Amino acid sequence: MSTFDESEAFEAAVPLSRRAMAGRPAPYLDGLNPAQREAVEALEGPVLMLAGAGTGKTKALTTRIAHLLNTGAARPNEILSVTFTNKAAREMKERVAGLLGESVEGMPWLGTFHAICVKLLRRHAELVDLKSNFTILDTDDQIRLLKQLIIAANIDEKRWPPRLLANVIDNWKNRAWLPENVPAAEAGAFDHKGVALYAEYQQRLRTLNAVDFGDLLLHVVTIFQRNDDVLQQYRRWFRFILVDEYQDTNVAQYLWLRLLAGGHQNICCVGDDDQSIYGWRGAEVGNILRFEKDFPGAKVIRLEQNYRSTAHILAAASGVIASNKGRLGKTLWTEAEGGEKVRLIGHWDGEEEARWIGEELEAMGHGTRGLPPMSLNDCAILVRASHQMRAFEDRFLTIGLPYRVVGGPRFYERLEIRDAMAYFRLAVSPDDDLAFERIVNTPKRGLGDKAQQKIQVAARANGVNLVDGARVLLAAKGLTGKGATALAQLVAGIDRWHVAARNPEQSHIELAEQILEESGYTEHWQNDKTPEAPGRLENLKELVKALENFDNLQGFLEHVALIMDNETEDAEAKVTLMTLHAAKGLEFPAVFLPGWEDGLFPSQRAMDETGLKGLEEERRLAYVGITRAEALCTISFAANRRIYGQWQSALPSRFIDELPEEHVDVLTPPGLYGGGYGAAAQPARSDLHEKASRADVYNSPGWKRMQARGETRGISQPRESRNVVIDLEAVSSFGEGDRVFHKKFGYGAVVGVEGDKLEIAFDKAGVKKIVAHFVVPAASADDVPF
DNA sequence: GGATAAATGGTTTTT
DNA sequence: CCATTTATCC
Repeated sequence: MSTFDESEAFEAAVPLSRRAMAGRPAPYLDGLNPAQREAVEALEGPVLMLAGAGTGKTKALTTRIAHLLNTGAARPNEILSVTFTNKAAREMKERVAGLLGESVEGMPWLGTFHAICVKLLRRHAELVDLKSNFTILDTDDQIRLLKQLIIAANIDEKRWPPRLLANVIDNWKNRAWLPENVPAAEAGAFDHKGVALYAEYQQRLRTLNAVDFGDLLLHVVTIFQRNDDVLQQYRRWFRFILVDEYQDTNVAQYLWLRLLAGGHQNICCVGDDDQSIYGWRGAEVGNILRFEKDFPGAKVIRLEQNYRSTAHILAAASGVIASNKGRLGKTLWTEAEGGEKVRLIGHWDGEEEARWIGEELEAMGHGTRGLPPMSLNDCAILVRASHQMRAFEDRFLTIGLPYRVVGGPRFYERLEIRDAMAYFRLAVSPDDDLAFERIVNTPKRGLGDKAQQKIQVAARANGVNLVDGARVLLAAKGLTGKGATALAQLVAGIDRWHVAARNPEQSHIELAEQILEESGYTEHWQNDKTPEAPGRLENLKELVKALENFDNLQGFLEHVALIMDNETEDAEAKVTLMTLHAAKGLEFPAVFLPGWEDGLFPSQRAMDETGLKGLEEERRLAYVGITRAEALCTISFAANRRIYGQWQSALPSRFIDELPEEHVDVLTPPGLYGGGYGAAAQPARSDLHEKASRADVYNSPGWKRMQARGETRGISQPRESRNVVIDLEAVSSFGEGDRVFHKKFGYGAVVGVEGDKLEIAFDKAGVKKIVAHFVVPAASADDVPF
């Protein structure tokens, strides 16, 4: 489904007289530094703005737009301005409006690559054999489609999972390769069947009148390449092009931009090669590195004055990133003086790390380290991988520290929302076969694989959509009993909803409620006893509420992206927990960077898969992390960490060695005080400094010693060995009458033994047969602390 | 077809 | 360890 903003009509040009605006005063220029000003005023020709972290990149970009408009060089509809996220696009719109007052209306061509491509593609769909009302499939639809193809091709979907094929195809699309253009070197992909499946997939999409995210770019590039008249039209139309986050563009986006800028070359790209962290998703740092070759005579402007961070933070970040090769090179500087050094601290294990950060956060409210008191809203914890968040959530829940998680599953990706949306899609367009497949047996209607196959056959034989296929099947009495009744009811429902959806008198909100009610979908979750069910019902209500902002279902479906932006701004101050990737572009007064251990960060997998390239991207991630901090940056690592239930020890991240010592304040691990709860709770500040001054604490010998100590003290042993003992006893010693504990069913008594299977009467969950090793003697379970 | 037990596998994420 | 998928039994 479409997940972004298609609101402004193509023709929504704002009729503004160029001359009327020319010669207006430009007060907005006053607040710029010389480099920013140069970037704003160099309106003609190619410009590359190399904007380091916190150097006022968005300010320069938006001022440039304002300047284009204010001088009369361009009208709002003549500026093509692309971003990667809806959030960035929205922010730019707001800031341009702010600069120019209320006098300029929205810019129709300021948006994400994808949103802009949707508009273009709707206009020229027929040039790539599509109808202009094509559907946009999201990853989930895409994978289900690929799964069908894989099964049809008789490929073992265990060994060759659809998700992998989706990745392969996405990668090819990111490189702008059509099936016939995939290079021979890639022929081995997906068991040598990748290219053929890709071709088949594209064909299938065409039949469905659908596109995936990659197609949006790819189709438009194809249209431009094959229809020069169309390309020329847009070259005339978009007289000025601006690109944000240029380091994140992939090949398809790069081609798209080059085609459009090919005539006038009025293209201004803003980016920071040091913040390229999406290589694994197809982004090519090379695009920014070779800008000057692509656009000869390009003006390269460096924004290097940083307005965000203290000198220490900046120096630490620069020290780390300096190890990367092939940079365009920038030297960030700041007028700010003083400030706290970057703090570095090691911990025994991940739990202690979480405990320590929790205590620091609590202390933050009273003002620490010469800094004014901070609100939790000013603090963020940035992790490499989302699973690292759990330790913090656990800890914060027990001490009652409010936190918010950014990222996580998006609203519109949730199961219940996608189901509900599928119903809405069918109401709007009964041709939407993928939506039909999704909901035909959700809630359960007794229409299993066999029944669904019959529907497919009937539809294909008659060349109609699945809803009509179902109709034919029913008329031919090809289905009997309960299934037939249920299917007839569903088809009748879809017909009814479709009529209602086309009736302008019908309230779409009531219709949505009616659909969820009549389809039995609401009831399905009401009857569900799993703990998630109430939340899902809540989400469905939220979904219906979101409809209020739209005129009809159709409009809503095209705007789904807007729902995902419902970041509820609540009054309570909370610390933010997110991944480093999600943090790009944000800033916080205080930032914690936990988990700096080799293998975790830099991630082992990144290094295994792409070697040095991967390591450098990880290093850029470290750079992004440090530069998010304004006043206080705290890096930490743990010597031991429980990963997948196993205790593992790790060495501090190699990035830690790259931090320039003179900008780092090494805090002694609380464990060295004798450990224990609360050792860090009342840390005497002077004491910390005293220990910190022992230089060897942070150089490798120091860490080695600390680790050695960790081993002799056996920090991780008690828990580990206890678990092993439990398991061994569990297998051998059960008999009738024993009290046992199962992690899912709780306590119970053994009532029978058959080999390694036990029959257990659980206190709460009834009688079950369980393999012995899933169960633990109740007495041992009681022993486990906490 | 559906509930439930067992096995599996496990970065980063936008559109 | 834990969430999700797969296999099995009714």
